[in-house]
Amino acid sequence: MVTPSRKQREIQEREAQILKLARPILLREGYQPLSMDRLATLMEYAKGTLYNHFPNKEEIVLALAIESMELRLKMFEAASIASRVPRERLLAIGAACELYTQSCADHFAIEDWIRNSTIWNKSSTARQDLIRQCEGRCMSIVSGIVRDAVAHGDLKLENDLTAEEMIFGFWAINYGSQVLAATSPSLVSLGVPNAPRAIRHHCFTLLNGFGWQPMGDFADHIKAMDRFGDLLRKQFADQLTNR
Amino acid sequence: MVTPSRKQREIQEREAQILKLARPILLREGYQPLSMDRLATLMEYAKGTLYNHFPNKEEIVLALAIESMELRLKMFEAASIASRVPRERLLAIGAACELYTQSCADHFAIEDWIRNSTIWNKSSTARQDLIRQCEGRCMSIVSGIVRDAVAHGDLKLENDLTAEEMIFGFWAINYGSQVLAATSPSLVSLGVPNAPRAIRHHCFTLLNGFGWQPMGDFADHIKAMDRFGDLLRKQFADQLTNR
Amino acid sequence: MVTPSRKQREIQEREAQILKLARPILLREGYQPLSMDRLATLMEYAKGTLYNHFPNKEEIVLALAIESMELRLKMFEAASIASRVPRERLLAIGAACELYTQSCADHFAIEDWIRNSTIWNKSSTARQDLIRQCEGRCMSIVSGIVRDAVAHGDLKLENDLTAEEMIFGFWAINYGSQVLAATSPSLVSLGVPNAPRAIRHHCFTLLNGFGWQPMGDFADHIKAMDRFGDLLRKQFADQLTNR
Amino acid sequence: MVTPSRKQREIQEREAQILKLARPILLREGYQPLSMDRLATLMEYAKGTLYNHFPNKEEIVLALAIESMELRLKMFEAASIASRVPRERLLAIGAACELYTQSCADHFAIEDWIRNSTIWNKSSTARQDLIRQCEGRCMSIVSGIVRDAVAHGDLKLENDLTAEEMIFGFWAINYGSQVLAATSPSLVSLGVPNAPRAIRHHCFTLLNGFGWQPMGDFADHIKAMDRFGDLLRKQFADQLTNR
DNA sequence: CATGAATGAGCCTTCATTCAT
DNA sequence: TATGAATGAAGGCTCATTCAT
Repeated sequence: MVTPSRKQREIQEREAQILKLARPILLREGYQPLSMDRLATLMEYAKGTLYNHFPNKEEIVLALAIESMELRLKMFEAASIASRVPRERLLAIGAACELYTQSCADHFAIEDWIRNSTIWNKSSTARQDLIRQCEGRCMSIVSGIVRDAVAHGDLKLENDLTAEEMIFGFWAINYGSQVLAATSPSLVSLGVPNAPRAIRHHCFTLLNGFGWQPMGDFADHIKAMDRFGDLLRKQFADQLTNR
Repeated sequence: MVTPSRKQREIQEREAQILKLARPILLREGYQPLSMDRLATLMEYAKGTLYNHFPNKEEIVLALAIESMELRLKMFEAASIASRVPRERLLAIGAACELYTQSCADHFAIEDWIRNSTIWNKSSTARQDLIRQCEGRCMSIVSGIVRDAVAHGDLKLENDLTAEEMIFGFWAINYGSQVLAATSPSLVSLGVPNAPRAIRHHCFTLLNGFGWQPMGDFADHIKAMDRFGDLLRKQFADQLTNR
Repeated sequence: MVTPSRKQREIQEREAQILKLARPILLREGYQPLSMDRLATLMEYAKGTLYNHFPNKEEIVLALAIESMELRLKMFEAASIASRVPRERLLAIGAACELYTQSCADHFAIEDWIRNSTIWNKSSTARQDLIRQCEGRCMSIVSGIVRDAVAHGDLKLENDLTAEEMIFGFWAINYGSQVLAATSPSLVSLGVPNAPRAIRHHCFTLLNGFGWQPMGDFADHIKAMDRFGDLLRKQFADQLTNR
Repeated sequence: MVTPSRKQREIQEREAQILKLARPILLREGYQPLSMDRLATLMEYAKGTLYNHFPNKEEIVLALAIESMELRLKMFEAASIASRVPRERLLAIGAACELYTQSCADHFAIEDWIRNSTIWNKSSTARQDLIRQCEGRCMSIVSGIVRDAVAHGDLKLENDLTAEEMIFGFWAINYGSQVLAATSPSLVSLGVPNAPRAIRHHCFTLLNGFGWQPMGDFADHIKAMDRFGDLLRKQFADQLTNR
C-alpha cells in the first residue's frame, strides 16, 4: 500500500509542475506560444506523458484558472472574517482584491483566459463546474456581507438595488482598473500614475455615497485597508510569489 | 500629380476593404481563423498584395483597433458638447460609453486585441503611437470636463485626487462591467440580471459621493442619460450596425 | 496438475474475451480505431496483460480470422454430409457459403483483413499456418465432392480441368459477388437489384454447363438450396448473430 | 500567354508525379504507410505543396482510383468494338479484364481502396461522381453487348435474368478470382496452379450454359481470347507497366 | 503475472511569409 | 505592382510498445 501512494504522489506533483511551467508562458506570451511540445521539452518528459495528465491543451488552461480562483476564494474567506463590522469586512475583501491582483498578478491574469469561448467550449464540464462553483462562492461571501450590513442597519439599499448588483459595481471597478493597469499601453502618460490609490478613493466615495455606516474619512479608509492588507499578506505569505 | 493621387486613393480604398473584411472574422471567430489566405480569397486579390498594405498580420489587427478608437473619439467629442452643464457633459460621455459598448459592440471587442502582448510587440511603433494618441485625446476630453466643473465650482477634488484619476475610476467601472457582462459565464445566475442599470446607479452614487453639483435623484440621472443616448444614436446612426 | 490447468483455462477464456471485444470494433470501425488502449479498457485489464496474450495488434486480427474460418469449416463439414447425391452436396456447400456471408457477415468481413499484407507480414508463422490449414481443409471437402461425382459418373471433367480448378470457379464467383455486393457504392443503380439470385442462377448454369447430373430446372435448384439453407440455419442457429 | 501555360503544365505534371509516387506505396504497403510526410520527401517538395494539389490524403487515393478506372474504361471501349459478333465482343471484354488485372495489376488493386468507407466519405463529391460515372459506363458497355446478342437472336435470357444480372455473374467471377489470386496466401498449394485458365474455362462453360451462339469448343474460346488479348496489348502497350 | 505510466515516432494539417515571374 | 506557388516550421494529438514495480 506504500508503493502506489508514492507513485500517485509523484503524479500529483508532476501535474503541479506542468501547471507551474505553463503559467508563465500563458501569461507572458499568450495562448499560442503555450504548446504541448514546448511544455514537454521543458518538463523533460515525453509529449504523451502530458496527455496522461490533461486530455488537451485547453484543460491545462482551465486547470490553471482553477488553481488561481481557489487561491482567491481562500483570500476572500480569510478577509470575510477579518472584522465584525460589515463595512470593515468589505474593506478587507477590497484589500484581498488588491493583494490578489497585485501580488498574485499572474493568478489574476490567468483568470481572464476562461473568458475565451474557444477554450471554454473545448474543456470538460467537470472543470467548468469547478470554476462556476468558485465564482458563486466568492459572490456569496461578498453579497452576504452586504446583506449583513443591511440587517444591522448600517446600510439601506435604495432604488431596487440588490446586494449582488451593488457588489457587481465594486467588482467591475476593481476588475476594470486592474485590467487597464495591466494592459493599457500608457496609463501613466495619461495622467494616472497611482491607479490603486484612485480606485481606493472611488470605493471610499461609493461606500459613503451609499451611506454605509460607519463613515470615516479617506485617511481612515486607507489605514484600514493597509491593515487588512498586511494581515492577509502574512496569512498568504507563501503564495505571494510575484513582485 | 493626378495619377499618383488616384493610385493613392485606390490603395486607401483597398486598405479600408481589407479591414472591413477582417473585422467580422476577428470578432466572430478569433485571431487564428483570421488568416491571410482567407482574407486574400475574400478580397479577390493575391496574398502578396495584402503584404503590400500590411507588413504582417498583427498590423491588421492594430489598424482595426485604430479605426474603432477613432470612432469612439468622435463619439466622445460629440458627447462633450452636448450640454453646457459639466455634470451633464460627463453624463453624455457615459451615454457615449454605453452606446459604444452596446451598439458598437464589435468596435469595443476589437479594442481588446491590442491588449494582447504578442500582437502589440509585433506591430510597428507608428501604429502604436496612433493608438496612444487616441487614448490620450479621449482622456483629455473627459478630464477637461472635470477641470471645467472644478473651475465652475460644481465640484471640489479632495484628498489630492487629480482629474485624470477621477476619470480613471469611471473608466474602470464602465470598462470592467462591460467586459464582465460580455464574458462572464454566469452573471445572471450570480444575481446580476441587469448589469447596465447597476452601473448607472454606481456612477450616480459616485457623482453624488464626490458632491458634484447639481445633484438630482436617480430617476433624473437615468432620464438624462437616456436623452443623451438618443441624441448620440441619431448623430451616429449610420455607424451603429449592431442591435 | 490441477492448478496450472485452471490457470490455462482462465487464459483461454481471457483470450476469447479479447477477441469477442475486438471483433465488432474491427468490423464496424476499422483497423485504426481498434486500439490496444481501448481493448484494455473494455477488458478491464491492463494493456500489458493484453501483450501477454498477443505479441502485437496484428496477431489479434489473425486470431479473429482463424475463429471465423473455423466456423466456416464447420459449416462446410455439415453441408458436405447433408445429402448422398454429389450435386446436392455441392448445392449444400453453396448454401453454406450464402449463410456464412449473409448471416455471419461479420465473420466473412473479418476474413478480408488477412488479405492486408501489412497485417499478414507482421504476424507469426504459427497463426499463418493455421489459416492455411483451414483454407486447405475447406478446399479438400469441396474438391472431394467433385471427385466423388466423377467417380459416380455424374460428372466428367474435360479440357484437363482439375477438381480444385473447378471449385475455384465457384469460390471466385461466390466470393466476388459477396464482396461487390457488400462494398460497391451503386450495385442497385447499375441494374443489379438482386445479386444473390443472379449468383444462384450462374451457379446453376455452370453446373448444367459442366453436365453435372442430375440436372433439374432453376426452380428445383432454388428449392434445394433453400432446403439446405434451412437445415444449416438450424444446426448453427446459435452462431448466426446477424440478421 | 506562354508563361502561365508552362506553369500550369508543370503543375499538372507534378500532380501526375504525386500519383505515380503514391501508387506503389498504397499498393505494396497499404494506406497507413502512405503518409503525406513521406510523399513530400520522395517528391523533394515541401509538404505544403502537396496540399496545394490535394486537399487531403483521401483525395489522393481517390485520384489514383480514377486514373485506374479511366484506363479500364478505355480498354472496355476498345474491346467492345473488336468484333461484330456479340459473343466475341464479350470475349474481348473478358480479355480486357484479364489484361487489366494481370498487366495493370496495380491499377486493379488500387480500385479496391475506394470500397473503404472512411476514405470514400472524406473525399469530395466531385471525385466520387467521376468514379460512379466510370462504373456506370463500364456496365453500360457490357450490358449493351448482351442486349445486342439478344436482339440478334444469339442469346435468350431465361428465368427473368436481366442483362445486368448476367453481366454481374461474369464480373463477380472475374473480380473474385483476381482478388483471391492476388491475396490468397496459398492458391497454388490448394491445387489451383493456373487460376486464369480455370476462370476462362468457367466463363466458357457459362456462355455455353446460357446457350450463347455461336458455341465453339474450349480451344476456340482460348484462341479467340488470346487474339483479343494481343490486340489490346498492342493498343495499350505504353500503359502496361507491370510484369 | 499484472500493471499502467512513460515513451516518442509518427500522423495529418495549417498558415504566415517569401520570391520568382 | 500583383501574383500565387512554394515553403517548412509548428501545431495538437494518437497509440503500439516497453518496462520498472
